[in-house]
Amino acid sequence: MEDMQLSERKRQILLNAVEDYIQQASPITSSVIQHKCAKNLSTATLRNELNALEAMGYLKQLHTSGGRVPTSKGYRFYVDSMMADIPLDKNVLSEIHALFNRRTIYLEDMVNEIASVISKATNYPTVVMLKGFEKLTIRNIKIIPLLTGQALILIETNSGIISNSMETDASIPQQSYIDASNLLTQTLKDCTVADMIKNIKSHKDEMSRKVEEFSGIFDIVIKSLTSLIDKLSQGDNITAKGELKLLNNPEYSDPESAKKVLEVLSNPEEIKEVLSEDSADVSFKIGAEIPVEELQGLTIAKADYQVDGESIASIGIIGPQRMDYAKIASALKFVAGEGINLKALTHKKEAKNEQKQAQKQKTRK
Amino acid sequence: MEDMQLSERKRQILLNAVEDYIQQASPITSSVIQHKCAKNLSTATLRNELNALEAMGYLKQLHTSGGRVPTSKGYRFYVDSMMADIPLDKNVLSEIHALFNRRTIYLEDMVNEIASVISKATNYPTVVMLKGFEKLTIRNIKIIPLLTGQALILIETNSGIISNSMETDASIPQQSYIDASNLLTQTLKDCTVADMIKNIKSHKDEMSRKVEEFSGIFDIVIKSLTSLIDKLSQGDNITAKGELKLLNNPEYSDPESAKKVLEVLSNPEEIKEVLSEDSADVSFKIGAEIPVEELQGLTIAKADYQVDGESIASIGIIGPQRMDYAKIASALKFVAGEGINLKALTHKKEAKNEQKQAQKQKTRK
DNA sequence: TGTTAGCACTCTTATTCCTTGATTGCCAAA
DNA sequence: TTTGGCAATCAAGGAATAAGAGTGCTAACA
Repeated sequence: MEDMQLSERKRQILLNAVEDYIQQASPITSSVIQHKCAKNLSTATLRNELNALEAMGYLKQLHTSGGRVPTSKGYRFYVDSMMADIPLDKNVLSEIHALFNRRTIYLEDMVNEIASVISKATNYPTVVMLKGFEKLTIRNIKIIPLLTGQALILIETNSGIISNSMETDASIPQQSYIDASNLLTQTLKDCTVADMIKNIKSHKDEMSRKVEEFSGIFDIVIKSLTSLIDKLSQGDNITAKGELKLLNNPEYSDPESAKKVLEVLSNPEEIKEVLSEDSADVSFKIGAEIPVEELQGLTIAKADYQVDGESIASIGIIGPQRMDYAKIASALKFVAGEGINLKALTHKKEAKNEQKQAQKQKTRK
Repeated sequence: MEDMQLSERKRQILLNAVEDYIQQASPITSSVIQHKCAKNLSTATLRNELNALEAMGYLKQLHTSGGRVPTSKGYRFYVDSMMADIPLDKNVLSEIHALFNRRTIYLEDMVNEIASVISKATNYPTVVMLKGFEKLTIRNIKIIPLLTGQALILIETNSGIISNSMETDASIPQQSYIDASNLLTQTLKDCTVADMIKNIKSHKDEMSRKVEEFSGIFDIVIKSLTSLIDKLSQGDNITAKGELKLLNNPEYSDPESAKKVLEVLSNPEEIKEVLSEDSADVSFKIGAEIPVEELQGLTIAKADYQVDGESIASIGIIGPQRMDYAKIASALKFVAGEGINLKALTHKKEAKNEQKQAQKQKTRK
């Protein structure tokens, strides 16, 4: 009974019901459906249909006389049917594009920047987690001595700069830093961050012979880079932005219910698990699909930010199950680098092409 | 009548009343005072006293029969009397000290770091604004060419590094960057960030002659540094952390009232004015003293973060008027660099000295 | 003159009861 | 299969009531 195929009419009713609830946040009644998409049917008929959908687990009643509300299964059905043909929301896309001008060239700042942009564009709290940074390829390494006795290591990768400080020794001559930088660049060029330390170690003796005066520098470098990688892979690399936007949703007008969720958001460790899962495209975790108890009532939308085909960061948008799936899918598609649309929006010259393509897509429907 | 001197008994009653209200968040009644600090007086007597304090404007009644609550004037009295002898809260101090290990050497990240630390330690939303960065003195300048065609300018100051990227030209030889860096350092050493651009301009021709091959580099440098200073002085340099902690206070259990304030916090431009004011030590703006309408019901505590005697950043802690003034004053004193305690906590060897000093202070009372 | 006991008064808060209105479920007829 | 009709259900809101906490005032007391 549960899994029997829905009739086209039931399908339409269910999709409209969920859509209406997402927009209005008030329970779906037979007459709402009638006005929205079934003017030629009576409310009694629709009541029968709603009753059937309830029996199948797509809807549920909060009170005997209070209309119905989608279940997680109902949302899931809606999302799956929508994802087959995501209606890209032009407004959201151009808003993101306007905001997304990567002012920073530091990889670590990127996490904040993406989170801010997505949160602003979607109006939902957004969590971004740096991951897969080990897959970045190294282009150039510079060690820059500072006057404080420290030095800065800058690693230029194919997506931004990673930097860390290291303790040094005032007696080290400038030339040693330059030698070491050049040797490191030669050795590590085009290898991944993951292999970085291994490669330094295996070439350490060879490199040390070539460094003028202070050959112990590579030990310090290894120490600093180890701590850098620790820092990047642990905790510090996850940020939430726009947490307060959760309060815009009527389901969280009660501060107590909001607080539980905000608690999790302010310490996003628990979401890591959800964001860590690999998923090529935009995906949704709805209600019970989320393995965190405090977030059962929510939906987490997720996508990966890609550079050269590798996932560099995971982006999660968090909201009530009754969230604006279309808008969010649009936003995530953008950042996940959906080829055509990203490029089209990036180069204004191609804007017209893009419109043509969009029209083609429409006609294809 | 209003400004007449308070009797010692009235003073005690008022201070205890405010303190109790800060802790309990429920209106002060005659019997509460009796239990707290006047076991030998009857409630009727205390009612007379409370009545008098109300007439003087220190307290007010919300309802005829609901106990009394401090007015802004009442809080002001409490704070002024407390600030004369700030009871440093050891727990808060050691917590801040544990958190405050300035991992970053970038000036701009410092703003975030301080805000996080203070907010965590005090449990109130904290806003930090970078200011007076122009007074930092320059120690060293490095231009670092990147493979992307950009270059990074690093300015080492007496308090951290400021950096910005600049567009360059792939044809520029390495040596030009080194020459330019050295010349800039020679020219700008020990001058302030404020004078930086002026000094570059006045030495530009002279420096240009000394740079191998590509002498136009200083025009690019000037352009980049101008935009850097713009960035630092405009908007971007103010951050709020721990906004959600506002919800911990019962006065904001109603989400509507909380929202107004959170709105301001999420876009802290309006607080700039408050934070901009110079104030040597820890200061408080209570209620109507705040020139922002949405924040009338609140208190903003403020202090400056000092480096070499100059105010580099302003720190504001925001909470209801009924906030924990002692804890907050402690925290701000720490960051504002109250000599003894800062150093004492920094060097564990001196911990014993500090205890002795604390005892001396006690005996002085 | 300052302090206290006593008592009436005020006002909030919680509880209860009632009404209203929206919505459903079901049944019988089309 | 659809529909009209009708009773049943329940949330939301309002009015009335009761309970409780605290004050103000007055008169007596030290």
